[in-house]
Amino acid sequence: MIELNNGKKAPEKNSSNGIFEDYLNNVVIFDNKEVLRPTYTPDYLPHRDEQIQSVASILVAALRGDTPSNILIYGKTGTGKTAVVKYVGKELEKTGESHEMPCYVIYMNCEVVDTQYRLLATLARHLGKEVPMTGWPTDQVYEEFKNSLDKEKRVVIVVMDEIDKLVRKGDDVLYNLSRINADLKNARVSLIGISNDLKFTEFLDPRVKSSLGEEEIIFPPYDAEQIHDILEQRAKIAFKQSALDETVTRLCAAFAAQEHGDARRALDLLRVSGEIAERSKSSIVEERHVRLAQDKIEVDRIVEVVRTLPTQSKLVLLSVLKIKGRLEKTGDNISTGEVYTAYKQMCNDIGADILTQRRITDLISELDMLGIVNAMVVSKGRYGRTKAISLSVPEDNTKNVLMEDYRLKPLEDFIPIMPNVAQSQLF
DNA sequence: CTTCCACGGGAACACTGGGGTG
DNA sequence: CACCCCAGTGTTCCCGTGGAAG
Repeated sequence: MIELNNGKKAPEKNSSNGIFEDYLNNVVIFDNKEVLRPTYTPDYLPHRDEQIQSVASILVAALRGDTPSNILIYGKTGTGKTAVVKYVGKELEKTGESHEMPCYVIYMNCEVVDTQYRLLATLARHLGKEVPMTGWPTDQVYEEFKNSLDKEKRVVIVVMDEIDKLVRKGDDVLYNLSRINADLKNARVSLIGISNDLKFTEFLDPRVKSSLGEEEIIFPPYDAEQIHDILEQRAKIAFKQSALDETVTRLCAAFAAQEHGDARRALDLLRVSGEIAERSKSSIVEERHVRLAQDKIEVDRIVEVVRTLPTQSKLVLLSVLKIKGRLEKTGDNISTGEVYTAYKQMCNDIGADILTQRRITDLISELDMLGIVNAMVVSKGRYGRTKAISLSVPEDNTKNVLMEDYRLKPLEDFIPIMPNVAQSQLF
């Protein structure tokens, strides 16, 4: 322990047991909380046998030394796509070892690895190549990867999770990867793309589209019954015996089923419910905890999103809030022009750079995507076209989070000047 | 039919953080 | 060391366009 106050002895007025003892003596609800986290891959995936079989039946070609067809996997979030692919991949590598047919599965999340360069660099690094984070020309990285890949006879399965995120930034990599086999003498590559977006192939180069989608597998959402099974299976490991009220898993499943059958959400809900119960010193998780958890998850999400917004976006959001404050009675939607004038004033006040209106349009659209505001383009006839913006998160809450940012602090009491409104109200 | 305001696509640019070469 | 190359990102500039009120 580090002594912080110059040798002066800290007064021991906290309970004689120390601050943690109290908590340790609390009723424990969890046995193993890890199994409720999204990162955990269980050994058995209920209600996904069919999909596992499909993937396996395609990948089995690898064990015979052939190149498996490329696969595209579709399905909404939390339908077990990633879990299934990882599971089958693990099995494939294991079986490959015992059959002396080396198979490697390289898993990548394209939300993180979202550019050509980074994708190729990650692949090369998986093969033990040193590639700098930046600096090289892309084709050099490609060559590196190709050469080290081709050194021995093997089949490499490249899994690209959230592949739709990658496609938006140009599909050159996918084109190159899908043709790489023509350049290889020993090794073989096959691709698995995982997408949340059913329509993402529309933006794809037709050549890539046909090669990538040789096989397509669709993961339907779970229904409430199936989610319930999943929860039961994990809850058995996660919770102490009889710590769960019978209705709890049912309720979690029902909530998640409403949201397009997202199992990940259901597990989150169950875990947070447990945590809330634990904190409120209840020995069992009850229905009310689930309802509390439902709210908490949503609030946490928003707070986190708003907090991590770039300053410029925060300014835009604050403009919306400020104008909303002034329009309270009318409850009108806000237009881009209004936001932009308020935004400019605030930038001046705190000495921030002023971005162009074009850029602000984009920032507003981003806020819309994040679900913080709602922006709809409307045509107001003679008075032109604009976005009708309204807030879709609690006002006070959001404001507090924004004010945590020291750069925005001086704007706490800022009042936007709105010529059209102010004048008509004054006279 | 005109008019108006901002939407939103696309090109161009600036800047960053990292190469490699002479 | 100076210098130029490269990918990636955020931004500005330019501009054609939508669509209902007037």
